[in-house]
Amino acid sequence: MNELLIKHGLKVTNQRIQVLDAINELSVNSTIKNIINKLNIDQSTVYRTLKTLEENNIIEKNVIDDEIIYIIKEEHKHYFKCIKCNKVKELHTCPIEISDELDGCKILNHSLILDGICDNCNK
Amino acid sequence: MNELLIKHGLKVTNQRIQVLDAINELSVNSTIKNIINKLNIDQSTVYRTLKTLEENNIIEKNVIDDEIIYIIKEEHKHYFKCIKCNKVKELHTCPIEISDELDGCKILNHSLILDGICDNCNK
DNA sequence: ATCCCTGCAAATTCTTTGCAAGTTT
DNA sequence: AAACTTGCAAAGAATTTGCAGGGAT
Repeated sequence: MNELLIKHGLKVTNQRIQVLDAINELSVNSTIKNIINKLNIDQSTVYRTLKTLEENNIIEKNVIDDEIIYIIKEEHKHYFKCIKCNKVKELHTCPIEISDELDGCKILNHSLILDGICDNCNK
Repeated sequence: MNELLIKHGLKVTNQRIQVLDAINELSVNSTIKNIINKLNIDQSTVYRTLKTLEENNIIEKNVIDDEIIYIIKEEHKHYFKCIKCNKVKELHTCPIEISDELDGCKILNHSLILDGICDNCNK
């Protein structure tokens, strides 16, 4: 995680590394509440750290199951949410292909969330 | 908008219609703040209305430009955000095709946000 | 040595709740 | 008439801020 911080010109501090690690480990459950609870860091530092990381485009918010979570942008993850059991899965392969141009706009990145019925509920 | 409410078994009140209309009109700027400011409705009513609409799957949260906005689910809109000028465009055509099954999961819906460089900044 | 980051406590802002009155079906 | 919704005011949670001390480069 250090390289991520260095690359963006941010100081490498213990707290920042911890926050990034927590986001990674919590995966689809990386709400602010969960991040704060998981770590032994002052709340205001967590808020400030998230803001800094977000402003530097290292992380971004995402809405999963009507909740706001944080994800690390580089990881390029996608999610599937079952509307029956409400479970959320992380997809490790990107299921779509997008042309890199659209209406004259160059597409660099995308964020995708799928909804549907999971294999378990589908039986 | 009335049919939307009726379809979900909710009472059709003036306040609910106003909130739905506001979400539509504000488009990518439909943050809670903007919805409250736009309307002459008590804040707590707006909060309660958004919650009710969300629980009934009529609207959902989305993150655009690090801000949380609401969108009407039925409209199935997608967004493009320029990382240079930060402008957000609403796309009226869906640029992707997804197979309706994935790992045994039935895909019913998807939410997509694109990032890149817009036609203007691309010159 | 400088500049940035953190923890603490307090201030501010955002969101939820109880209740009486008003609406919808 | 019954059941639900709204506005108001007040309570409760979440987020931000100032400042002094600590840490990174």
